[in-house]
Amino acid sequence: MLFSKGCTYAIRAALLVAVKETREGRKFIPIRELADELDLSFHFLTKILQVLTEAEIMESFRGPNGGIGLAREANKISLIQIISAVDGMSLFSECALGLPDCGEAKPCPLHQSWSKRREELKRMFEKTTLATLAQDFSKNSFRN
Amino acid sequence: MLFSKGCTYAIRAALLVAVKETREGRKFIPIRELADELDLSFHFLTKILQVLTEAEIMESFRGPNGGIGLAREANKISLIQIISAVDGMSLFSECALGLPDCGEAKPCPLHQSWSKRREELKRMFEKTTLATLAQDFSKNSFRN
DNA sequence: CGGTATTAAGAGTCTCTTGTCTTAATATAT
DNA sequence: ATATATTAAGACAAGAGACTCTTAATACCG
Ligand code: SF4
Ligand code: SF4
Repeated sequence: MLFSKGCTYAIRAALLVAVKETREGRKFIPIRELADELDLSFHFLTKILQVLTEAEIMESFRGPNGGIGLAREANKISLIQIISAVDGMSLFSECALGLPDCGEAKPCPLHQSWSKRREELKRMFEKTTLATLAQDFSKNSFRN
Repeated sequence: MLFSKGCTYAIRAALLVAVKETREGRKFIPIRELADELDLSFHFLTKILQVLTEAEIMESFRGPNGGIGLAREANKISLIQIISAVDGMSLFSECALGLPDCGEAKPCPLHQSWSKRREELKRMFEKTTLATLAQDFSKNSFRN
């Protein structure tokens, strides 16, 4: 799997928040509501979203009418920011084969091709924002 | 991580076998020898290589002068065959975001870009064979 | 035949990821 | 103040992946 479960959950939840914020004009969405609609464990999702608030991608508010919201506009939050916060960036720097002692200095025949594709993937996640995804994601695309 | 540990070990071991076969003209290489040179657990490597022999990518022979060897020429064994045998092909068919209910029929803005890169990656591993890699891999590139 | 080298098979262990549960902290409303 | 809604934090449990160990099967050699 390319990303951890937590990472894909984080992306789905952030996307739902983006959709709900614009569609319903609310500032904070309770995590329980997100978990219900995404059919995910509330507690697990809570923990993952704590990582996003820690990374200042989202912000949270406790108490009644509290919940979680985007820390900035949806078009300022790229997928790479979420991926980086949850899974780290090693996917985009490590080798697919995990070999040591090699790399730029002593590349195998795969190296150029691999690092190019890795870079393309990275750029794809950099330029895709929550706004990009939210624009045509209908509500029932979220459930498992 | 893109691949499981077992998968990268399988690739390294198969590559070492390819190198040793051509360089030293031996037909079977003992797994112990591979494990030592790659600094991997003998028993674990044994189990992984069993998957490759099961998949008819390698063939094994027991007893003295036994070991493991490629089941066909190194240029007939592509990385995708090894990857498919050990980790399966789900990486190349599943979505990066793991969303359901979507795909070709109802693609998100990521879909086209993602499936294109996924396809390129797959083609890269299809056309890269053990022979491709073996041609310029020096012996000390194998260790961790 | 008996000893040794080697892979095959499978049970067992350790560790990391994923998920659950409980308690604490904070905010609101009455 | 007290009750309630909500996130924060952390202990705990279940599962999967990674690794270890033991025993069996097979092949060779003397
Ligand atoms: S040279 Fe090959 S094995 Fe080494 S890091 Fe590059 S792609 Fe990976
Ligand atoms: S439409 Fe988007 S989320 Fe769905 S499978 Fe394609 S890339 Fe993944």
